[in-house]
Amino acid sequence: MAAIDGRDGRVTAPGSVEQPGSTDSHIHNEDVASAFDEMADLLDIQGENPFRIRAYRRAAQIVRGLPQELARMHGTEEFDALPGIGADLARKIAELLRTGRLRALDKLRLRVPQGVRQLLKLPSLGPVRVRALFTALKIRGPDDLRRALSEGRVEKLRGFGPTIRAQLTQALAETPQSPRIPWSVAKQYAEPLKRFLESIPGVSRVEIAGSYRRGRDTVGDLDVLVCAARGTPLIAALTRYPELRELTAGGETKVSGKLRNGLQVDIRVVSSESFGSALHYFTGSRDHNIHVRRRAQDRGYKLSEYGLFRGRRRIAGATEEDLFEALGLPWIAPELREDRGEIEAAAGRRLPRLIELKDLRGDLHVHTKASDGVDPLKKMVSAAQARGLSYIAITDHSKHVGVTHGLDAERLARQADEIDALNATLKGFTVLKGAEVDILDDGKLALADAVLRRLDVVVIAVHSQFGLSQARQTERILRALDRPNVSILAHPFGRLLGERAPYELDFERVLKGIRERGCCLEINAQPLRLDLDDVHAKAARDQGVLIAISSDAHSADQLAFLENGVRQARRAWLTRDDVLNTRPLEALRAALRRER
DNA sequence: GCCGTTTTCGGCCCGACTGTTTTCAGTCG
Repeated sequence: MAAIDGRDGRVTAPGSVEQPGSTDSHIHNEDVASAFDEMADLLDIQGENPFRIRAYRRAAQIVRGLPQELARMHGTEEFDALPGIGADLARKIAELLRTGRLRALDKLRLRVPQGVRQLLKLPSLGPVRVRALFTALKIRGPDDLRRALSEGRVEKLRGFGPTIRAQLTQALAETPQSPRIPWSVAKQYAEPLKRFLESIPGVSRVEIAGSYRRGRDTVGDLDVLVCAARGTPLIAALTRYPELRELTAGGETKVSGKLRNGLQVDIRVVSSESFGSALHYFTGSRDHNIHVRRRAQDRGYKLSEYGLFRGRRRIAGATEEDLFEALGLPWIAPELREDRGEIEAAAGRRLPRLIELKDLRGDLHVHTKASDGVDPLKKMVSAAQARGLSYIAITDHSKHVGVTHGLDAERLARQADEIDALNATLKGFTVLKGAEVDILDDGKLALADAVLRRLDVVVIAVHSQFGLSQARQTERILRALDRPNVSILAHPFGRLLGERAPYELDFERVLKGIRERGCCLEINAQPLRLDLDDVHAKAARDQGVLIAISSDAHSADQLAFLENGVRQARRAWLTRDDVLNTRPLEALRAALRRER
């Protein structure tokens, strides 16, 4: 996801800034995280101390999850208190913020060519095999590897049997993944760009439209709408925007360019009387627009980005509201504009009242440092209180997944005691006892029914064996759902945006199974998960299955991820009533109680 | 490289799985 561009030693994550000689480096959290990830990869390929490597990876993860910019945090107590960032990494962050580069990384890059790192992304290739390819065969990237494979040189290497060679050949033949970036990454570039444009004299309004405004999980480019007085020197101003790599087109009303990370930016300048129709037009989606335009045509209008016209007379277009109204429709939330029935629903006054962040009363999937989180129970609780929630479920991992330092029955019981004691001291807030229990290969759970009985919320999830056939994966999950006490199936597809495809699942059957058993599905709000996706979440809603919007927070700051989940839920047409954790505590408990 | 009401040094997560082996290394989560 995060690309490092060029070999000039500067650190540039997607869309970041390079400003040679500048003291104001505009380094984003993602830049720092990418630099640490690259450090980890390069150290890994060199066979360095695994704990040192892990420290870099952990730091990257922590930085990536921060809700505010390091540049603003640096020097504060909050910064000093960041877990996983010790004296050395704090120094490195300071160096990055100050200079935009990291000397330690520069040194490593001299020893390992850029392409070698890319090899780590291929299946079955970890640091050891990559090192073997690099040192024994002088393979410096995917192209070298492709050649070596076809020439039969790889088979001489230890650890590269026929299966792995076939896997590699296939992976190298596949087209590179689409350049869409996760919404949360796009936000890091969209919001500063918006602020920059707003600061230009003569500009009265700026909106980021497109799939960003629709809240899609990934964003392909930024469509920006600028309302400005005639003659505003927009292009001149833009050439001073440090994040812009190049301008590819620049006219009176349209400016296109690319950011440092290659992200395409299209800026349109419109007048205020056209702003609404332009906003609608550039928000899309394309299918939605076609449908609305057809509706306009049926009524004898012509709809374009400049407005709604009858003949040459403008009927509407200053705002989206008046545009919709002129077409006999209530305003449709951008998240719904996919032509998935929203226009018909609007015409019939059947649009859902979409859920909002403030509707959430709790979070039902939260980790602590007891497993793989970074913050202790009490800190998670006070953070949840500060967010105005009235309950959270502590759902640390069960023991099965090694990396998560999961809890066995004994530790889980101790945690439950701790929670009982804590609850006795809390007013107006409740900590629910829970666990994220692994679904084993055969559909059994990693904790016994008797152990789960004491819990308020049992979240179950697949963390292994992603490659099972659809039939076996589905059976496995259905079998797990048969266990009593199970409440929620977490991240049902196991996807990671840009990294891992969803596993094969007969969703219809899972949905039916969930409904029959009185269980719920999760929208996991981690920015790279967003799983369920909008389509499947809507399907669940349509079947009357309750959805939990869960942060899956691994630190106190990550409770903020709930916002991602709400955005996804809105795209799935979810109302407050469709979501489990909008319920007050007693209603929640009732909803969790399963008929058996 | 981080971290500490057991430690400022010596720990740091580890089991499952897969493919490649001839008893196990590497990857994955």
